[in-house]
Amino acid sequence: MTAPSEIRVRFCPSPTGTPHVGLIRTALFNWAYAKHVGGTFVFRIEDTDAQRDSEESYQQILEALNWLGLDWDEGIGVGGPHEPYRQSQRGDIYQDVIQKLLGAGHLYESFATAEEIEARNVANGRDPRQGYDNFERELTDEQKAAFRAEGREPSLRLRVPDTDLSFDDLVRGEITFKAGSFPDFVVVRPNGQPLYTLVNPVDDALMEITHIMRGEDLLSSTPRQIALYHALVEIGVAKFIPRFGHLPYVMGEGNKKLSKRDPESNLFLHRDRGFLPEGLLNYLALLGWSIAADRDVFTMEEMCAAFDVADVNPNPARFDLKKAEAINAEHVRLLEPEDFAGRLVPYLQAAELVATPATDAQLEIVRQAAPLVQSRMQLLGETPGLLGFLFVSTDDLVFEDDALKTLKDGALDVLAATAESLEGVSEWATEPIEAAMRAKLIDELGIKPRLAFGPARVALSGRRISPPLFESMELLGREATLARIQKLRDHLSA
RNA sequence: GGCCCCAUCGUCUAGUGGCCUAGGACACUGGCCUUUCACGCCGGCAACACGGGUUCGAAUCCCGUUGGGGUCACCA
Repeated sequence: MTAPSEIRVRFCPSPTGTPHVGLIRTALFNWAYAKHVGGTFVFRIEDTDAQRDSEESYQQILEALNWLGLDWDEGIGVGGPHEPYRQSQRGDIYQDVIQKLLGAGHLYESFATAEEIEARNVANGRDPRQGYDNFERELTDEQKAAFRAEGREPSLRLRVPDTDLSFDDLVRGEITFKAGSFPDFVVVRPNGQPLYTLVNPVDDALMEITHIMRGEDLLSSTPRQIALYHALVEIGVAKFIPRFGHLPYVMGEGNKKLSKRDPESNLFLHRDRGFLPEGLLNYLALLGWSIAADRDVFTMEEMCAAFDVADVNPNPARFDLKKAEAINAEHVRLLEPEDFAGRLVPYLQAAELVATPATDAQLEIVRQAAPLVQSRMQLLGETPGLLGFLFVSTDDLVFEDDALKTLKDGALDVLAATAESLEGVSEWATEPIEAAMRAKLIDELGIKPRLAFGPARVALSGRRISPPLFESMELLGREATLARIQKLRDHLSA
């Protein structure tokens, strides 16, 4: 990471739903870039739409960033020189800016309703999709008074220059918009409430954000934001125009943007299924960026050291759950044993296999069992399935159908021999157990390993897939092991 | 429709004029290992959208075509 710099980036979500992976990817890139350049990462909330914003969503965003470990230097919760960081609390600031903009002639009153604008376009033979045609720019005082007499209140629009507008996008390079493709837009509602179109650039200006990295969906609104910036610079609210970088979309199935309705977009669903924060973040980083030609598993520290927005790939990326899970599995295996064991507990608790809080005995089992499953899971959510048998009583253990189906005709005899071999084990530990079973089943009876050990596996775990057999027996204990073998024998002969 | 963006294996990508008979990863697949499932190891399949230029030389630069996407709100 380089020395501290004056670079300031921000993440400014609108609390209108549960956190979306695309939103998180945007936060991640801003965060990593700030760390990379030694800049400042500002976190503010854009809650200017009382109709859609919710406190619950706000809390979820905080919870998400906290879970992921994406910390910020300035903003919500930590304060800073530009408080407050929730736009709903910055009304006075906006009113002041609006007055200045109005005074300098950058804003003008617009009384037309959406219906009237459309009707006007139709009447003029203009494609209604082209939107507003700036026809109220030069309304006379008489005309305004007449509208007011009708009881109408005006919205305020920004007077946008009638020229081409270019900027140098951080990920796409030079982009030019033709004059006329970005009409005068509304920045203040008739009731005086400012809109995102105004407050977003105003806050970025006031907070002196230098690099704006955001979703590609905002690309087409960039020229008009820059137009607003020019006005803000002129009235002294902005010191400079920031650089913009538009991050590629995160796509879902087919060719559509991953929507909020799509379960794969829900960050918390991934968490609940057992993604590690570091695994999910690593995968998200791969959507539009890569750390090296022959590597795709890395830590966030490594990412911060390497990340530059200039290296972001402009093409849209599809969210591939399979690959995300594979990356997560790599991180699962990278965890220190104690750390890994600790992360298993919440998933066992969610399945009600372990008490909350967990007992010491339960934690001890988790600690011992963890190494047996660390390389056999991709998601922590697989834990209950893999280790559940260690936390249920023999009576409650159920033999699953697909497990039972693996049993061949000789299973009953094999179980009898297994029980017999186990009776003679003096020290109940993995090695002696394996030695005893091998001596009896493989050497003496000549049974193939697969057939010899399969029945015991089903007996102990009730499942087709389980942690290594002998280790599992040791953990379960002699009594439970023998009781389960007997239970399966009873079940099979019934 | 106007405007804007994008275009390398099925997917994510490496590639910034010669190192490319295009590299890695996921997925798929053959094999080894093996008490199940995994892990690990070895191998395979598979791409520069198309057409013109520029150049001694193009996946890389330019133009066009086609295809995809986004955006045109008193949402953010």
